[in-house]
Parts: sequence; C-alpha cells; structure tokens
Amino acid sequence: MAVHKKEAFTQKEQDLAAFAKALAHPARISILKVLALRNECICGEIVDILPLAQSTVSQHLKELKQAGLINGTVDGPRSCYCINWKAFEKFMGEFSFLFNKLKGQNAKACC
Amino acid sequence: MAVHKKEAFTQKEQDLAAFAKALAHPARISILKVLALRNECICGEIVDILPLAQSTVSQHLKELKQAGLINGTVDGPRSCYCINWKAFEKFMGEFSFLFNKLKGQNAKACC
DNA sequence: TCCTTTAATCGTATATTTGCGATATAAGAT
DNA sequence: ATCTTATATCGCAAATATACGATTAAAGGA
Repeated sequence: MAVHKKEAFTQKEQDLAAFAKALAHPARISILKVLALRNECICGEIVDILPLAQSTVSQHLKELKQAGLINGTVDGPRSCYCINWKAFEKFMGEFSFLFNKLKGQNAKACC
Repeated sequence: MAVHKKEAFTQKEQDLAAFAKALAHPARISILKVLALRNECICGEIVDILPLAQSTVSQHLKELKQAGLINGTVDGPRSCYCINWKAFEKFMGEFSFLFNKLKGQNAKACC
C-alpha cells in the first residue's frame, strides 16, 4: 500500500526535503566538495577521485543537476560541471531562516 | 555488485549525508517545524497534525531521534519530543563552513 | 482488576535508491 | 571512414525507505 504521500505537505516542505535529499549521500557531498575546490569545472576527474564506477558517478551528477545544485554543459566529448551557488544559497538560506527564526523564539528545549 | 558503499567516504561526508537524509522527507521537515513552534514538547499532537498514520509518524520520529536531531523522553503513557538545537546547529554550521568557505575561494562558477 | 489511552514495534506491500556492467552517443584524432 | 575518448543511458539486482494495519507495552483511571 503505501505510496509516497509527499503531495500532502506544503510546497516549501517538499522543496526543502528535495534539497536535503540531494545532499543525502556521501558520494554527492564528495562531488560537491570536488567541484567547489576547483574553480574550473571538472568532468571525468570526479570519476577518478570517487570510489565508484563511471556510470554511478554519472547518475549522482544527474541527481545533483536535477535538484538544481549544479550546472552542467557539454563541451565536446566531455562534460563540464560546476556548483550552482545561487540555488545553494537559496536553500541554505531557507533552512537557516526556518530554524534560526524558530530557535530565536524558544530559548530552551524541554527534554 | 555491491551495495551501498558509504564506508568508502570520509566520516565527515557520511555524517553530513546522514544529517541531510534525516531532513530528506517533507514529513520530517513538518515534524521539526511543529516541534520548533511549540516550546513545550509534543507527543501525539503531531499525529493529529500530520496527514499520516500513527505508526508512520512514530517511525519518522524514530529516524529523527536516531539522527540526533530530536530528543525524546517517555512521560507516563505518552512521549515528549523536542528539537536538539545543539546537534542541529552543529550540522548547519558544518554545512555553512564547508560551502561558504569554498565559495569564498572561488568568486564565480564557470558554466 | 479491567479498561482506556498513548505510543512503540512488527509484519508486510510497494516504491525508490544505489550500484554496476554493457551499450549507446558524440566529437576529436588518425 | 575508423578508432579512441569521455559520458550518458539502459537493464538489472540488491538494499532501503515509506506507509499502514495489527499487535504489544506501559501507565493511569474506573
């Protein structure tokens, strides 16, 4: 039974969850770190660095791209990826807003 | 063919990914919002608010607790939950550190 | 003691994620 | 035209996640 009931939540909740999901795998965290460290965009270097098969890395890149966290352009026979800082900041900002604001209201936790 | 290769990444990458995973569902975002809004800890009120069955909510609470994002104490026949702000800040801080720092180094994206 | 309330856990069905090899695609080089 | 390189995509197997009803457990009240 059970199918996912994501639609039953607000759009903002779904968006934040989708952003978190894109970060919810160490391989994707690792990819973002690599992309951020090199100013120039990387393609298959990531495959050499990560302990995963080429097809798997490609899949993770696809997910990050679909989540809007990275941009990718085809450059001849290779692909160039880089972090979409704008989207990244937007989501980090929303998280901070949501929880810092709430935290400000409540001084302490009760348990 | 392996199955999850999470162990192949650094502990920090795994920790950040685990934190993100705990947030990677709208129901859990929603639960955190409810907990944050009420200073007093809530138990089954969450069940009334969320569009999910009691057992499902209980399961999401368990995941949040295992991730360390919330605390829970048994209070007679009911359970009291609240946000673990300390853990929350720790992870948010690490994310900000990682990506703000990296962003500071690189002025622009290339694609 | 028995009943009610509250919440955790079990069992189960289905959906999604993760990972890899194999194959397809696209463009430059020979 | 053919070969090589770099990536994306397909197909599949295994692991996880999501959801729910049923059951269990724990404590207060009748």
